[in-house]
Parts: sequence; C-alpha cells; structure tokens
Amino acid sequence: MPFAPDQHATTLLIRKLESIATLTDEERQALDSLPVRTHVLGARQDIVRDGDRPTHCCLVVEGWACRYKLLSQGKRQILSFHIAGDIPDLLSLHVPTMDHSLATVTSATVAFIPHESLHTLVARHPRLASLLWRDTLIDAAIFRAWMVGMGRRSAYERIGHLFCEMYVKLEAVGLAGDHCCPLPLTQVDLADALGLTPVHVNRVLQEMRRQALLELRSRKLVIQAWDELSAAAEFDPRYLQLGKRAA
Amino acid sequence: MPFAPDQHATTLLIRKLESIATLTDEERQALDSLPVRTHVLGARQDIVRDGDRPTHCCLVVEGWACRYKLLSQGKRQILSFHIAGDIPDLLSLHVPTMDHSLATVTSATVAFIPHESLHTLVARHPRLASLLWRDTLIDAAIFRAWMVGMGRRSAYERIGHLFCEMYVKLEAVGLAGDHCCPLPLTQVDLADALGLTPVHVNRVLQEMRRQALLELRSRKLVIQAWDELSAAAEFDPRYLQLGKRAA
DNA sequence: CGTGTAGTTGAAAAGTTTCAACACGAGTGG
DNA sequence: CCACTCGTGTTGAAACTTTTCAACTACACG
Repeated sequence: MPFAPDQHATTLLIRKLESIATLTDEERQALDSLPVRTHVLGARQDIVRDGDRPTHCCLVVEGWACRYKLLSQGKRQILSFHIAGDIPDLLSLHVPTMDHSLATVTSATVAFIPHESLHTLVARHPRLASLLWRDTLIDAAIFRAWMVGMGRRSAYERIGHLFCEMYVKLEAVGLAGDHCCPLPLTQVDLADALGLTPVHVNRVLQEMRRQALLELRSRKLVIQAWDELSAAAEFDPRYLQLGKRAA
Repeated sequence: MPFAPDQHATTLLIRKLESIATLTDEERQALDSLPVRTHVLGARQDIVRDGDRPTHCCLVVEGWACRYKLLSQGKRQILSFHIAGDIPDLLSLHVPTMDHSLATVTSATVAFIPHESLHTLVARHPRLASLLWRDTLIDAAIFRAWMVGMGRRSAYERIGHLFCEMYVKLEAVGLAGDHCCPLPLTQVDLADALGLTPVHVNRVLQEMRRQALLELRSRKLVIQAWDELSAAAEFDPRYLQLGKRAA
C-alpha cells in the first residue's frame, strides 16, 4: 500500500469530495492536514451509541458500517449502511446528542476526526462546508428513498431496491463492477433494514433466485438480471447524486 | 397584523434561528435584508415538483406543507409535514434536482428566497450556514424517526407517534398548547404518511377514540391522554432538538 | 338540491409474521 | 479428531395485521 493508514484516510476524503467539485490546492491541503486517528475494529462493534455526545466524527476507510436504533422488546431498525468514504456521524458536528447508534457490520478501518478540527476547517473553507453539508443532504435523500420503500413497496421491491442501491454506491467508489458486489449482510440485517422479518426475507430471496434475478452466496451478491431487478424495484439512482462520477 | 408580509417572513426566520443560538446584530441584519417574495397559495397545490431545479427556497410562513413522492399506480408516500418557520426545500441549495415534490396541505403563506441570496448569506456568515445545516440535520432526524416507525412499529404506534411529533413541533412555535392542536390532514394523508391504507387508519383512529386517548374532529386534534399515548408510541422528543425552546 | 370530498362499515383476501423445528458450516475446546 | 456450540439459513403451518373492494353515510359547498 502506497500510503500510511492515516494519510490514506484523508486521501479517501479528498477523493470523495473531488468527485463532486474541483478543490483548490489550499482546500486539499487543509483536508490533508486534518489530524485523523485510524483504528481497525472488529465486526459488529458499536462505534457511537444512542445518547452519546461524540467529540469526533468517523470516516469509514474500509469495511461496512451501519446506523441503527434499538426499540423495546429487542426490535431493531437499521437506518443506513455505510462504505468507504462515508462519514456516518457527520451530523454530530451540529447536533450534539446521538439519537441512534453507529456500528461496524464487517471488521472495518475507521478514521476519527476531532470535531474541533472540522469546525475550524469549515469556518476557514466555506466551500468545504457546503460540500460536507451536501453530503448530509444526500444522506437524507437516501433516508427518503428507504421511507418510500418501507411505506409503499412490497418486500420483494424493497429488497431489490436495497440491492440496487448498494451496488451503485459500491460501484461509484470502485468496490463493485459487472453487477457483482460484496454484500456482508445477514438475512437478519436485511430484515432489520427493510422492516421485515428474517423469515420473510429468506422466502423472498429464494423467489428472486428461482427467477434467476440474482445470486447471493457467502456475502457476495451477483445481480444476474440488472434491468429486470431495477425495473421491478422502480430503482432510479438519481437520488444518490453520483452524476459526476457514475460512468 | 404588525408586519408587512415580507418582513413577517424574515422575522419568523430570525426567531426560529434565535431559538437555537443567539445571533449577532450583523447576522440578524443580514437575515432581515434577505429579498423574500411572499405568496399566498391555496390548499393542495404543488410548490416544487419532483425533477424540478428550483432557484428559490421556500419558507413556510403560515399553514401546512408536505413533501411527497409519487410512485407508479398512483401510490404516494408523504415524507414530512412542515409548519411555520420550516424551509422544506432548503436542500435544493446544494442538491440541484428535486427527488420529490413539495406541496401545500392547507392554504398557506410561503416566502420564496433566491438561492443566490442564501448562498451569499452563508458565505458571509458561516455561523448562519451552520445553523441552516443543523436544520437539515434535524430534518434527517425526523426522517429516521419515521423510518423506525414504518419499519418496526404497528399502525397504532405509528399514528400515535406522528400525533405526538406534530403536537410537539406545533407547541414549539406557539401554535399548540393544552394537548390540543390543529391537524389539517385527511385520513388519506395520514395513510400516505404512515405507509398504511386509509381504511386501516380509520379503524385505528376509532380504536384510539374508544380508548379515550384522543379526539380528532374537524381538523382539530385533542390528545386527552398524553402520557398513555406517548408511552404507547414510545415517543421520545429528543430527536426534534427543541431543547432550548421547549418548556 | 345536487355534487363531491371525507369518513365509515363489512367481508374476504393478501402479505407478512410468528413459532418452532431442523440443516449446515465454522470455530472451539476436550 | 470429534463433539459441541453458535450463528445463519431454511422449512411448514397457523395466526395476525393490514389490504382490498365495494358500498354507504355525512357533511360542506355552490
């Protein structure tokens, strides 16, 4: 690997922001000198918990993370999945107390950036502030897409939609191609993300396999019939705002 | 009315931001000189449509608005409700194309603020940028709360949760009190917001009335048993971040 | 007084959940 | 190397929540 881990984190962030807008040398420099601390975490570990008041934001460098909320009787709702380049708790910069938890899904490398340095950064570089603000707005757009799914789509369409979304997100950062991507989620995870039961997820997945729409084995997803799947799920990737970088 | 309509709009915005942080005279001045154009719209009118590229943001001055997304076969998902002081399409400032529509619910007064002036404003006043950014983050927190509801709560809990949320939001801006508030939504609106059918909403409402939890007649909601309703819905208002202004 | 929107009702159907059992593979300790 | 456990995936049958469809009521408005 050409970079030391900490440098890798800032490089990743710079690349992410440059996929949206061209940065000045000064801005790139400011991002690069962000004091990040990189950690390697095991799978299924909490990073920040509901009720915490974090002092750092967390940049996913490698692996998957998710946000989730626990309810009474052990019910769990997963709110989002995050991959390399995402800053899932960027919101803690302006909303002090977490209203949900953040955890790893797989073992993962994450970089912690102090709020303090981010506040200084955005105060000095308003355009970077806008870019990060925009990032939280895209986050919200993904929430809306999930809401539409949970409110108005069948289990079948919801599962299809999530698979399309994750594939496109992974492809955009070079982690997927050929309609094939990692999908390190158990059927329980999928159920908790989609508002279904694991049993039902299982049955719908079988149906999709029977129709030769996709294969899903050992945490690897192959979408064999992209057009049919994305049509069935009414998947329109525009909400992800990948315009500039998508092929 | 003590203010000309346009002035009323900026005053409302200033009051909203001052409920979170103390503003400097300069900031207040900058907000006050924002060139807003106030319009009175009828009920059920689109303000911005899915796919549009707005040039203005819309501040709700009076009345209710909602964001929604239309799917094939006439299915509709309402994504949020907005009341006085909200800027439902603030996101258009950084994400050019709308991925959903914005419409009035009741007849409403809305003030349009050009993107241009907002961009200038946030460039000159980074703290105002942060406050507006924060606003979009609270928006996202409400989305998450709705996701939890649609994913993991029963129809009964979902309806109760929405009523608690709207009551608290209205109370925070002085439009409700005594566990009594306007609720200008039809059962069809409720259904589309909660991911249910109107018929089912109707039956659950009857159940709630039978239990003397609430009254809902002629667009007026009275929550007769707040504690029971909010407990049944597991309503915890912290996600609304009303700390400083809530009683 | 008619027309239309909103709310209500009943019965049957559908989608999804629940519960309980079993299969399979990976990892662990004896 | 086996037995054991644990997490994950799979299956079946019954139950439940919610939907669907269709009809009907109530009320506001022009």
